[in-house]
Amino acid sequence: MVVAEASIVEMAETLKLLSDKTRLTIIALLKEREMCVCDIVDILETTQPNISQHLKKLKNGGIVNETRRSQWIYYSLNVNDKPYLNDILNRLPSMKERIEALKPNSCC
Amino acid sequence: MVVAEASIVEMAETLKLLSDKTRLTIIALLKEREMCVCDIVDILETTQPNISQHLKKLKNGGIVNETRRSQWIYYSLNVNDKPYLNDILNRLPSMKERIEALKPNSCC
DNA sequence: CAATTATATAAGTGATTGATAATATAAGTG
DNA sequence: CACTTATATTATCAATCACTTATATAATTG
Repeated sequence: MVVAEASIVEMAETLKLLSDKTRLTIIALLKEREMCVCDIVDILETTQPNISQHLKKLKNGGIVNETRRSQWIYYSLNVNDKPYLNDILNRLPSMKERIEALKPNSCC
Repeated sequence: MVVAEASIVEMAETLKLLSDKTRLTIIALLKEREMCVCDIVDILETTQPNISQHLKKLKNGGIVNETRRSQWIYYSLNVNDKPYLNDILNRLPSMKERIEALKPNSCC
């Protein structure tokens, strides 16, 4: 894959997407595995529209992909073309515990 | 040096500092060398109070250091305790040409 | 098709942001 | 000390933001 050098403006726009604690937590979650909206809502303990709007921003910024599977829409990370994010992603705190805690009453 | 793991909230706050094109350009400049305020104003072609306020935010966020030398105040990068910024810093476009262009009529 | 579940969109709101203009502080110079 | 140069601070304003509430769309199920 060929990765073009990012301009400062492009980098700033992408970093703005990561500069909100809700969105950065979503990214930390998606780093562990793909997730549907209801998973993220459960883990972050906020409203569904709130998460939905943050996911829309991440999708528009090219940070995540979405795939519908029957009634659920799954989001996954799409950062392979942004190598300048690698160190951030590698150093995000692990969300494994919060994901495990979700399992029993899973929504999807 | 011991570098503590950053929380998501701390990382988001720091990334917000890098998410503005003026501030990210300042960081790209300071990556090449320390600079005084008037250098940065000349290169970025904006007003002195604008740069001064951005520098204040970067300083409060612990991203830059300041040192006064007679009437000039020099700013320099201070990112050694934030390894998650490494890939961003390494992939910022070079500012060497814009810094060279400044040299003749340098203000300090 | 009616009811339910999952998700998106729209409208409204208070808070924050980046920039500007005006003014203040601080150091250097004659 | 008056003047200049470098930088910081303050006040203001339009724009953007994150969140909430309400409503719409879409798929599933009986």
